[in-house]
Amino acid sequence: MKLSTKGRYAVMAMTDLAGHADRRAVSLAEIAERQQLSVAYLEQLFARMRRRGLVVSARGPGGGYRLARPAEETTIAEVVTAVDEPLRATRCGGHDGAIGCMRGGAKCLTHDLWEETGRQIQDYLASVSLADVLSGRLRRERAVAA
Amino acid sequence: MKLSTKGRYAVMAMTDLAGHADRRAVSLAEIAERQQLSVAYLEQLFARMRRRGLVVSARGPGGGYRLARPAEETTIAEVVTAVDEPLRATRCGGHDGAIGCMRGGAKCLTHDLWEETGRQIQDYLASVSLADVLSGRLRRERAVAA
DNA sequence: GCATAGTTGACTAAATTACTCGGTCTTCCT
DNA sequence: AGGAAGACCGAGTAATTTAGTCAACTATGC
Repeated sequence: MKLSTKGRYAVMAMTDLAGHADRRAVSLAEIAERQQLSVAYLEQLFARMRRRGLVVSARGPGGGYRLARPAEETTIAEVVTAVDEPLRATRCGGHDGAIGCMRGGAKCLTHDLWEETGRQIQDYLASVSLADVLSGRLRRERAVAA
Repeated sequence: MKLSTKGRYAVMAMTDLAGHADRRAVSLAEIAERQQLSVAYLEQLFARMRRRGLVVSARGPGGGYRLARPAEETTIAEVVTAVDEPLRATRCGGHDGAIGCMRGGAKCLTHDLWEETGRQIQDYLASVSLADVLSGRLRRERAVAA
């Protein structure tokens, strides 16, 4: 799982979209204005998210984007992986039984560690929806409150 | 929390060190040979880890490095942050009450999300010791077994 | 048929990463 | 004493990645 500014921008934009989706489509120009991002860059991000089925688009005047699913059902993990596609945590080759980090017969000891770390991040981000971010209702809040 | 190959190499090297620390110091040349890394690069990494007090060094022939504390008490989080120092997850300025991602008065909605995500990774890596990695005893294993 | 707005793909500048090199200082061994 | 092993240090560089731009095209509504 990769965490770049690209992913962050995408989440910012999607959160903005979720917050202003009162039935009509939202243009990139609006989002760019509110979030202080360039329209050209947003185009890139939304192109990928559209392909992944996270948003739907409408062309022409009055067009723009809207969420494909309700904000409660779109997770941060989906948004991040949509724009940061190749989320390889290890460079060992990818799939489980693959060679790569092998050396002298034994699989490198740290392999499992990174794989598990990736899962950990993935799981957390998959547990947070756009609606959660919008309402500031994140996980830890509860645990920390005590 | 940043996860680069640098951090991974550091963990590989430290795990190697932990596994070959039978009382005598281990030279970088040995580690380089076993882990297929360059000595020059390892020097960089160990310099930082020494400053952080994770390892102690001995110069001269027969010299090398050894763990400052037992492998059970050295966490992956410590190793990673030692070599990847600036672990800013948000670019909002850092400390909590800071300005930066503020705009129009309201703090950016995603701020808390990234902060919490960073904590999540940090917590996990802090829960794993070198000894755990060495013995392949990672967290999830148990949970998944069921 | 013109303005709005998404769609595409190639391209570039800047930053970061990973890594090297040359040289120094210590310590041990003979 | 002096030579070799090995840590120590700082500057420097090559390659990758990231972030972001640009120009041209296509669809839609008025």
